[in-house]
Amino acid sequence: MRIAELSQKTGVPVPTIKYYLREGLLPPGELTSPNQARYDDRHVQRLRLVRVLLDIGRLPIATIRDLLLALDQPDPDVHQVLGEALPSTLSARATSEPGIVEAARVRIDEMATRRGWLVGQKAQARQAAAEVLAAFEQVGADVADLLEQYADVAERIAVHDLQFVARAPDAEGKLHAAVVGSILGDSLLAALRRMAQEHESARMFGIRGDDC
Amino acid sequence: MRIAELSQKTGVPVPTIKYYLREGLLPPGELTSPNQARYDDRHVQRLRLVRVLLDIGRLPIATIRDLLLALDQPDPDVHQVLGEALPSTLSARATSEPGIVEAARVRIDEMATRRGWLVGQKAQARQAAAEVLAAFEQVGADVADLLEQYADVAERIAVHDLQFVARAPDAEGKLHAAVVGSILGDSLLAALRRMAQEHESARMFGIRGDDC
DNA sequence: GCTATTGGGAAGCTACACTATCCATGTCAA
DNA sequence: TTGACATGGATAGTGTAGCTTCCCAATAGC
Repeated sequence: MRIAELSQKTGVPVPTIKYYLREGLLPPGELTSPNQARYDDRHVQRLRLVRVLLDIGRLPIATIRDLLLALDQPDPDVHQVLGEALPSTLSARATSEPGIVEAARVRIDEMATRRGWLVGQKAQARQAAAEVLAAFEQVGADVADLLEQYADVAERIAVHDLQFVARAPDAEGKLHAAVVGSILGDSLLAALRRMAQEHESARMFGIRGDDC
Repeated sequence: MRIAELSQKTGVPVPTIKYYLREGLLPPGELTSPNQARYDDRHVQRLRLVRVLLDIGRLPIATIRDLLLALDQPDPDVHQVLGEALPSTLSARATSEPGIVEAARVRIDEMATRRGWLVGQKAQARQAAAEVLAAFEQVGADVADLLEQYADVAERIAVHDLQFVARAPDAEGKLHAAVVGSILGDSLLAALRRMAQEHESARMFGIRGDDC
């Protein structure tokens, strides 16, 4: 298929596809002549993945490029991607003073050790967790209980997530599932959490039966 | 205190504070003369909250303004804010075709009904969940199991979240806790989930004992 | 042959979150 | 009192990200 059909199948405008090609988010099509290229279903799939990571995952273009690069490695290591490529999707500008973040980092590390979590010391998720913990403290919230409860819950989710990854037949599919499951999973979990919060809130603060 | 001290206490540059004042993210200081204003600790708190919602929550300025407006209502309704103001923090550009999203919405609604969740039909979290579900399908993932597992987990988290909210003594504090807990909670949960995923992945795919 | 489309690249656009500059007024140490 | 510096308020400018427009020569398809 040519670029117009690729555009039509995915709903992505032709100039945007050209932009993604330039940015390396989409591999170039097979050139049949100096200015004619052919695209296939893998391009359709890849393009849909890019849009989903952009629109739902809100990942910057550069992060998506890195992620896809890891996905395209000839001998993919699922654990490697989970541990290194994916967490970069969490990075936030540090908002608190370094001292507070360092103290929070110690608490995160202590918690991980106590739980026996096999997580690399330089895993970005550790730092991300510490920064969020510091942010909680910045706004005067006591999260000692919440941290442990969330860690319990995270353990349970991770088991489901890895089952979801393991369900894929080959390494390539597992990687795809890991990326999609992690990024979109965050959003799905957040949305379901909001619904469950509203439900729980309705139970606690009095039920309104008008629109449920 | 004056603007320079406010800036020094929060680490936010003076021009940025002026910008926030203009945008209504920060209430104006008490004018002591036509061009002199006094700020207090509530401004410090509010400014820290704004930065945390920006840096960790990644909320756009306009959303933060709306959220703070809801926070400042004289007779705050915690349930109202949880159900209406907060979910707008989830909204994503629709990436899938309308038909797919509609089908996903039906599945979300059916799930909510089956679980007896007291959630408004027009709650934005329903639509957000449907859009993420549609995105999963766009990239060819089967999420039937995952949806139920995540919903289970969401129920558990929500109980903890509401306990966290209930711990605040007054209505104002509860609202603050609801906003902070929801927005920062998403990020904390995501970071802990990445750590737990890496741990679970290490267990499944073979342990590397080198850096844990 | 003729029109529309293609791949490719450069420049322009829009939105957002600041940041810089200006100015009249005010503070405060010397 | 005086003079350097800070302040509130306003307007304009900056940088980045993600497109979008415009252009070109080459080609497809009628």
